[in-house]
Amino acid sequence: MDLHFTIRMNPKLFVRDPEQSELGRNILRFAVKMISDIGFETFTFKKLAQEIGTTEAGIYRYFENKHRLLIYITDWFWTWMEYRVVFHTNNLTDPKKKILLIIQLLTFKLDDAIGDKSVDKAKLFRIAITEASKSYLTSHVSQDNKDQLFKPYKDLCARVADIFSEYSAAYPFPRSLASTLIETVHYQFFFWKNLPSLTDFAGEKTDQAIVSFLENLVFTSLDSKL
Amino acid sequence: MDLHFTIRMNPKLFVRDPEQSELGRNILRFAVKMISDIGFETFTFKKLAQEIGTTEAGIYRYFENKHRLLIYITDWFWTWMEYRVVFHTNNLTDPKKKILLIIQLLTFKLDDAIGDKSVDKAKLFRIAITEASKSYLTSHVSQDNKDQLFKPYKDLCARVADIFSEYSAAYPFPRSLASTLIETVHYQFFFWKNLPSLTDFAGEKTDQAIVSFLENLVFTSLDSKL
DNA sequence: GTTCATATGATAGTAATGCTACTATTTATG
DNA sequence: CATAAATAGTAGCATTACTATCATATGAAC
Repeated sequence: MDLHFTIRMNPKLFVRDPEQSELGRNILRFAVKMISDIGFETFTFKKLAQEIGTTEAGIYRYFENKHRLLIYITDWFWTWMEYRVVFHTNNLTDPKKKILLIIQLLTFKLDDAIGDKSVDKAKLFRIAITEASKSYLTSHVSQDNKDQLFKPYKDLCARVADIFSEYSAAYPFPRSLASTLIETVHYQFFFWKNLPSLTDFAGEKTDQAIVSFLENLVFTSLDSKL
Repeated sequence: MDLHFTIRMNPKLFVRDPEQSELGRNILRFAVKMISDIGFETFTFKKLAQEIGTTEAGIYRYFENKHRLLIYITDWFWTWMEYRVVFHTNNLTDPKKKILLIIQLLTFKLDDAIGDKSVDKAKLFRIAITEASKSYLTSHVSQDNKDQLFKPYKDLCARVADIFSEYSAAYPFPRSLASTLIETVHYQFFFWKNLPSLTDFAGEKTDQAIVSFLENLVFTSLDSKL
C-alpha cells in the first residue's frame, strides 16, 4: 500500500505552494537538512540556494522569508504528529493506554512509515527540539496567530488535552499540562544533549528515563485529587 | 540601609565591564528596555546606540555581539533569582514551605527590593519569558557552555533540585523537574499572554491559577511513590 | 604642568544578510 | 508558429554585523 499522505498547509505560509514543483520540494527537503545541521540563525536563503543549485530569488518565490519557512516546517511536523496520535490511539479505548502511547509518539520512540520518505524524520525531530519555539517566540506572534499559523500546534495540544480530560475529567489544567508535556519533551532532550546537568538522564537507558520522567509528571498530576 | 548588591559577572561575557562606566550602565539599562519592548530579533546595536546617544562602535567596545549581551542580561536575571531564592528560603526549615516560596519567586509574585533600581524588573521578567531560551538554543551552545556562560541558570536549577531532594529524597528526577518548573513558568506565561488556548488560565485570577498549576505539577511528582 | 594611559566620539569601511526589481528564458496554448 | 503566462537568473539596494582609524577629553602619575 502506497498511502500518499499529503498535508494541506495554510496558504498564508507560502508565496507559491512548494509541494507543487520539483524546486519547491527541494527547498523543503534541503531546508530541513540545513536548518537541522547548521541551526536556524546560521541558515540563510543564499546558502540554501547554493546547496540546491538555484538562486536566492528562487527561494523567495516560494517563501516570504526564512521565518515563514520555519513555521511551514514546524507546522508540517505538528500536523504529522497529530496524525500519528490519531492513527495510533484510534483503536484504543483505555485513556491511560492512549496517554502512554502519546508519550511514546512525542518522544519519537515509535518509528512508523506514516508520511513521505523525502523528509528526514530525525532531522525534523532535531528542528522541533531546537528551533520550533522560535516560530512563536517573536514580537509578531499575535499577528501570526491571527493568520492561524500556529493552528497545527494548538490542534495537537487540544487533542492531547482532550485525552487527558477523558482520563481524568476533574483535572483542571488539561491544556496547560498538554503544552507543558510537549515543550518538556523538547527541553529535556535538548538539555540532555547539550546541558546535561539540567537533567537526571545519564548513561545508556536515557530514552527510557525521559519517558519515565514524563509519564510520572503527567500521571501524578492527572491522578491528583484537587 | 542601602545594600549595594553587585553581581560578579563572567568576564567572558563582555569586552569591557559595563558596570564600570556610565556608558556601560546605560547600555545595560536601555538594552533591557529595548529588547523587552521590540524583541531580540528586531533589536540592533545601531538602534541602541541612537537611543543612548552613542555610536554602534561604542557598544561593540563593551559587548562582542548582541547575543553575548542577551546572555549577560539573562545571566544577571538568573543570578538575581538564585539570590532571591537563597535570601527568602534561608530562614525556613520546612522544605514544603521552601518550594511554595520558590514558586512564588519564579512567578514573580514576591515583589522585593533586592537588586538595584536602575533595571526595570518587569521588563527583565518579560525578557526571561520570551528571550531567555534563545541564549542557549543556538548551534554554539556547547562552546558557550564550556565558557561557563550558563552557570547562573544551572546554579539556580541545582539549588531548586536540592530543595526538591530535601523534600523527597526518593524522587529520581529532581534536576529535570527543576528545569521543567523554570521553563514551564515562562512558557505558561507566554502562552497565556499570546496563545491562550494552550493554557487553562482565563479571566481574572490568572496568576493564582498558574501558581496552582505549578504547585500541583511539582508536588504530585515529588509525592509520588515510584 | 607635562606626560601618558584610557575612555569616548566621529567617521569610514567591509562583508554578509534580507529582500526586490528587472530581464531572460522556457513552456503552454490558440 | 506566435504569443502570453510562468518560471528562472541577474543585479542591485538597504540594513545588519562588525572592524579600523583617528581625534579629543579626562584624569591620574610624576
